[in-house]
Amino acid sequence: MNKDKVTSLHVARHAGVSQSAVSRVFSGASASALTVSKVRKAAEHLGYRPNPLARAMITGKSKIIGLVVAYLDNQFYPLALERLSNALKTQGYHVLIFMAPNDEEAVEQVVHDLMDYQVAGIITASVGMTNDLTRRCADAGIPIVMFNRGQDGGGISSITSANVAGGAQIATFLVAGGHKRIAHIAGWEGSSTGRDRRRGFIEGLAAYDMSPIAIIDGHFDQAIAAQATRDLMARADAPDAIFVGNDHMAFAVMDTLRTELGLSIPKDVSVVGYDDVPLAAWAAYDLTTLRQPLNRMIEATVDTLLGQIGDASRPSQKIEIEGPLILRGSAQIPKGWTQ
Amino acid sequence: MNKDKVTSLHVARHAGVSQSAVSRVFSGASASALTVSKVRKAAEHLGYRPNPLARAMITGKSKIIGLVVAYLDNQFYPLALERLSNALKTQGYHVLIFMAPNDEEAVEQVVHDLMDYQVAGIITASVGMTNDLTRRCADAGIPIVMFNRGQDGGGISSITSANVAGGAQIATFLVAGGHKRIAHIAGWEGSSTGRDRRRGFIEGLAAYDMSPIAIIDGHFDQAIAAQATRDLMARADAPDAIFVGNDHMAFAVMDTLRTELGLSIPKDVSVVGYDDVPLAAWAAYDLTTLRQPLNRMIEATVDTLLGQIGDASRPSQKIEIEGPLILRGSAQIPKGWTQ
DNA sequence: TGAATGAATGCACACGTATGCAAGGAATTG
DNA sequence: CAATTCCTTGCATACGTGTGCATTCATTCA
Repeated sequence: MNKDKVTSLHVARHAGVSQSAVSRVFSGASASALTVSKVRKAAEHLGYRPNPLARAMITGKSKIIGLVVAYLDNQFYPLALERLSNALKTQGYHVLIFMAPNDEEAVEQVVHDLMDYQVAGIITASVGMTNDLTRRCADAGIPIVMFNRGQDGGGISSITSANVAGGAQIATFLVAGGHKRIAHIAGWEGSSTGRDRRRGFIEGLAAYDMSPIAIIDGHFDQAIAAQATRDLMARADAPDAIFVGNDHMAFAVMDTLRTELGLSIPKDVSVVGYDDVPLAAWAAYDLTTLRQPLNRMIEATVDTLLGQIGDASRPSQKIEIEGPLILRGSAQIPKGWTQ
Repeated sequence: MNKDKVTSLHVARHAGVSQSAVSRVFSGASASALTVSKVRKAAEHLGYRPNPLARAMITGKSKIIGLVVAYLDNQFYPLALERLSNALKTQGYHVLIFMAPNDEEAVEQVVHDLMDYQVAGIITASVGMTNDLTRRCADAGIPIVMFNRGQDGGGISSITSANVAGGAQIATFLVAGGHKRIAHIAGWEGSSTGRDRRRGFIEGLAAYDMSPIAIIDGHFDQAIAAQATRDLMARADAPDAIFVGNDHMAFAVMDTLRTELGLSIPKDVSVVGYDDVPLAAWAAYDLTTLRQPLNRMIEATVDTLLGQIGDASRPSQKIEIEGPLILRGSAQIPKGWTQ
């Protein structure tokens, strides 16, 4: 316990320079080659490591990125977290993680906590922000990037996949597959992703003079999606295809169809999901789904955030990244379908 | 941007007291009722929030817990992370998360980063620690708790399930199920959990004068487990039961058996996993598995860590929590089997 | 060669809080 | 009533770093 903190002052004495010199060497400011080498040598010898807390206290910005995430049972998010953490680590940032239910008050509480830590930036994953909260972060000079969730009001950056186009793409695919009674178990109505996919899907069907026989809000929840499946299949005009708002719900839909209702996929019903999480490729599900290009989304998120951290005047941007439809075995593949 | 930081000094002036008085009110030290009320009122009015960085700088301990985790694709860990985060939040702690591959150098790097942040404690999830590193954290007064991983050397706390007993329990179950050729795709040999489950399993079989026809190290990796499955089933004496070292690998094993090899579970082969992640209960897998009681493990982890943070002299403890075998459809259930 | 320029460096202070110390006042005790 | 104890409170300082300012010194240019 006696081998206590070694500070920049210790290094300075050992190297025969001033404390400011040490500071300059480690914060990248200019210093003569001689000073740099003396300081580095002394630091190495003493095992000195700069104190990030003291540094944050002075500069007002820590090398911490706050990550607010709502769901962790949906495989998409742990994966995103892992990639984000790794990408940020290469830039010298660390991740302070907060779980937040999707209600205003909780999010506000969380963001306040983050501001207390003087985080350099905030990433929200599938979490809504109030405009009031957004403004306060801007006032505090803390950039925010919304991951996988858009926001109508301007002034806040967001990275999503091209959800409207994706929904339309799936509609085209299902129509081409010869399906006549198409239903949609949608993502949460309160989220932009859920709304956009739904809208794109409806528009896509409309291009063929069709419309969904039913749309049920699945709230991104497996139990609700399972019940929606039962309700749908109990109808006289039971659907021959279901587009489910994300993979996570789609798995529950497939389980319900096969095990509980004894139906065959895709012979009786085609199922299409959204996300392409790794589990979708596992043989047990083999789910046809629209891929959200996670790597590129992460890359764009990190680029956008670090850009705004480096240059506070940079305008916010809304980036949409297109993803391909991944053909697997859970939906009829139209004859001659290419792409 | 002008509505800048409001500090304890501002509050002090507004309340007509000294800065130390404000500090005492917010750090729980003694103060008169009158002072407390004046300070709280002024703080409320100004929107004051104590700066945790400055506080950490003074006290040498931040309200941050470092979490080091190796895998996030295995559903067990996101879940653990979520529960940990929530449990710690109720105690005023936050989680700084680090991904670390399971090699010594990377872990050492990560722990150094954590020490720089003066974290109050460290939780490692399925990550090994060298004894040297453990000692250095102890020197720095940072308690560590290993979650789901044990360590031979003394002096470090660990929370695991009763892996030896669990392995034995599964052995008994499979023998009672009438299986004659039992194989084991084990967890990583380099981890205590992998080794303990394997040892318990071997001992459990030995009690019936049996032994596994094969043991293959699956390294907690799905691709390796899938290949192990192919190798096992290609043998002349192909197994009629496989105990897989965790659920994550078991899913890959089941997919390989059913889809690739066209076998029926449990008719042709029984499969038993370990963990009982939510996915194990999904109809597509319906996996018989030994449950690791996550909630109790989390609770014990938090209790142990906070205990050591509060009282540095508290001795380290190794806690093992027993879990039940969860009977589902992936393995033959012995006639009359109760429990 | 003398003046001007630029880089390098040390000094001092600031960031926002916790805490030891001394002083004051209230409460208790004989 | 005097002495003692205890609780409050303000003052001053410390935590470890970044940075504006002034100074020094080497370098360049006319």
